Amino acid sequence: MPRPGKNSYSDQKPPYSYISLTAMAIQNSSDKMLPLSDIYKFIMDRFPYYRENTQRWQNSLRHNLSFNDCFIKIPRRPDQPGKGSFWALHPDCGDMFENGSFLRRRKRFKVLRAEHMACKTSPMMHYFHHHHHHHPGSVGRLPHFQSYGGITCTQPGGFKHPFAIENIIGRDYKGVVAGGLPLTSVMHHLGYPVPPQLSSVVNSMWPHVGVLSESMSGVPVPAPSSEYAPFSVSAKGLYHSASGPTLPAIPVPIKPTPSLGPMPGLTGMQTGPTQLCSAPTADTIVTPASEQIIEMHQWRRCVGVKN
DNA sequence: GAATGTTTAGACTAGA
DNA sequence: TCTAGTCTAAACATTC
Repeated sequence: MPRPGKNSYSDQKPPYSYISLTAMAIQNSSDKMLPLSDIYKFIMDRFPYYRENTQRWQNSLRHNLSFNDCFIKIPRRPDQPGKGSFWALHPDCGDMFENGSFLRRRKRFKVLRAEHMACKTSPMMHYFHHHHHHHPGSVGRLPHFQSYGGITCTQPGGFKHPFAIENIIGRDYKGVVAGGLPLTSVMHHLGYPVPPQLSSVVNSMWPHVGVLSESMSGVPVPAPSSEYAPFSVSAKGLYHSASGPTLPAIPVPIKPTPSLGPMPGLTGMQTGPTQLCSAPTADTIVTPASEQIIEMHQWRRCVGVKN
């Protein structure tokens, strides 16, 4: 099997399903979300095979985006005019692939219907729903993100998103919250101000990630190393170097914790609907950051701020 | 009108 | 063989 280097596939059909290709494109983007046109572009740039018969595969790709719950549609903000929505990976879609095969998943990713409305609309709100189910007493105080080596926690289970850069390029990739979305990017996308103290922390801890642009944060950001340039993802990470050039390296994902159970440090949480509408305060901004994002998100919803 | 998004249907294929 | 995942095609609705 050929290596998926930048131009290595020539006209061969790549050994990846449309789901894989789409996930790669999304995961490879700085914001972990892409409009449809950019997903097309990513695939055509990387795989010459898809420069032909565009109607056919693009139709299939759109079908996959709509049909598969592992993809989340994120509406554009009013100040981001353009056609179509952004597409991101569902936070919980990590356990899809098996044995390194991108052609076939072990099982189709499905979200519970009760969650579906929320998570298809917003991965952030999905987290609220998801974790609220697991922590009925935690209304208002949002859960720790256990997934994806999030900024708020490290996790014993070690689940990593199969398309996370961490998996793809085999290096630590932190500063990421729900669905592999970079914390600060999500905040930026949702229209929240990115606190300089948070952005500087993220950028100092994970400069190679390059998720936070200077324009977003006001804080100078080192340019990402060329080693992390977009296509090095596929070239470096899709195949094990140790096991030879034939085996994709990403998957064999570690299963996400099925039931998160009580989280240490979640005692004494405030409950009740009033907490949902409490505005974020300045002193909360540097506490577990992903929680604060969602709290802000909820607060914005409560006060009628539309995204 | 073109791009985007949703839905349905049928064929094919790999794994159980 | 059966089941489930994937691919392809098509029709239609929505949005820009």
